[in-house]
Amino acid sequence: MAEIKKIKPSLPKGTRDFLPEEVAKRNYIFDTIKKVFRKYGFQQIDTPAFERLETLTGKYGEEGDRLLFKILNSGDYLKDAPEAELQSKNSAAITKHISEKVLRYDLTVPLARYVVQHQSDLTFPFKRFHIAPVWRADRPQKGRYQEFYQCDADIIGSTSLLNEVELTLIYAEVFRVLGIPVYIDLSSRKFLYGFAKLCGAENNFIEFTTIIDKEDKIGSARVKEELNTLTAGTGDKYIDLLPLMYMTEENYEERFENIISKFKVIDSQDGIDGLTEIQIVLEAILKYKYPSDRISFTPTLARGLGYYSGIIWEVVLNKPQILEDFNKEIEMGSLGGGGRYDNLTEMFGGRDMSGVGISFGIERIYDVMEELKLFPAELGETTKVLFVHFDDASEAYAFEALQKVRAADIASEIYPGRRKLDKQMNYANDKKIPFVVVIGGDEMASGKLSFKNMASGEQQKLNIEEIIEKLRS
RNA sequence: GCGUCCAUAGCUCAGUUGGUUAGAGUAGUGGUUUGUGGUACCAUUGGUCGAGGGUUCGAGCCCCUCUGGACGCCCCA
Repeated sequence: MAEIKKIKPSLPKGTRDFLPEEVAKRNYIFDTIKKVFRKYGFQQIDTPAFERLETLTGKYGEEGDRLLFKILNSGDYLKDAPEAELQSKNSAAITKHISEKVLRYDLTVPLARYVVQHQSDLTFPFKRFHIAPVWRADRPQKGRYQEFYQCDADIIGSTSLLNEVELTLIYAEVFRVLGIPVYIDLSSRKFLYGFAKLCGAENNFIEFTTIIDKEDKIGSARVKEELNTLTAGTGDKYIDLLPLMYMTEENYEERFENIISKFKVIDSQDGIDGLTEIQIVLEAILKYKYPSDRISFTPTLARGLGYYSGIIWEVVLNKPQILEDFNKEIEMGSLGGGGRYDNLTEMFGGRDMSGVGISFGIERIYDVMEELKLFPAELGETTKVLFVHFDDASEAYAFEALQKVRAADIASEIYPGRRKLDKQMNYANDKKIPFVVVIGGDEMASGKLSFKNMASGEQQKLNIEEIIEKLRS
């Protein structure tokens, strides 16, 4: 074997390995979400981990382009790059010559590509879900990684607001099943556009939304300040309206009328439409009265990627509820987000198809569930019973018995090879195997095997059929 | 992309104003008379002190660069 330089085992920045127990817990979350998705009529799809460079660039804004992981071309990739650009050291210009593939940044843009490409094979409205890793060259932070999973459900080709209602119900149901108290913030890009117009900032809409969105973080005084700068003094007086727009179950009717009247004054159809949509969805949801899930129209929620054009969601922890139920305070960013996007398929030459979708932040959900101890205890268990033995004869005997247990569809294993009994018991212990069958000379002679319950330590002599019966119950 | 702090055994950490062969707990392995784990006791493996360079008679400790981590900012799940 060739000489290999020994290196310390380590992972690339922002990535992580998962131990068996962690995978079991992650699968529990995935399975819960999948089950709900399927119940609402969504079908799973998959797409490649990487896409063509031009498929993804420009879809997430300038910031997004910077965060795309580029894959270096194979072969002598510098050969065809123009000498002048190589000399210029302009990374952005050189990129398109040396890289034509990028790792996917989210699941929504690949979906748009997918829908346009396969439109003749799909049934519309197309309801799909997609659970897969995505990659972002972002600086890792709490609950933020460079490789992470997204769980998305989207509906393409239907403008009905019933879709928004259904997706909100999915959010509520998933978090209720997982046991996480959440708060669902609802907002609307159309409404925000109307509000931007009110503030005289319709030409700086993106900047406007970023400022509004920071309200909970930097406070309304600083928002006023920044808005003042952005609108050259015309917009800051409207910021006081924002808290008045916040609509919950108790107050939405009169507040709704109040805001609509303001939009009518400035003749903002977007504002009126946006708000009307919010009201329709909010009313439909409130009819169901999901007790553990609070929801409101939160006008300061503005974030979302550039492509959102209608209603947008964000799911955050319901901190007061968590304090009450678990006596704990947790700091965590949003657990999910989504929205309606009207123009995504156009970019790929498709006919105009509106889409709306939601996404679950699995990594953060995991951290929160770990913190609140919400995972079921039995997730760690895999093997139900372990056969241990003393010598070749008892090993062979145990192996025979093992086949009968497996025939009964019970997860079981035999300790491989000769080892002292306490070591074999230890193996069962470490793997959280709840039952052990000990087989030695006595057991082989009588056919009565020693069946041990690892939790209680209690042990009894049973034949293999009786053991299978016990394991089944 | 910017800022602050950090990096010693698989893991959690000690390591005195720079001074001999770098320590503990835990995990691992072996054992406590050879058929019973999760508790106890004994023994023992394991570290080019994140990597590279520099200052010094001498560096785990001081300086620089890189890599990785934690937490902010931007942005986002």
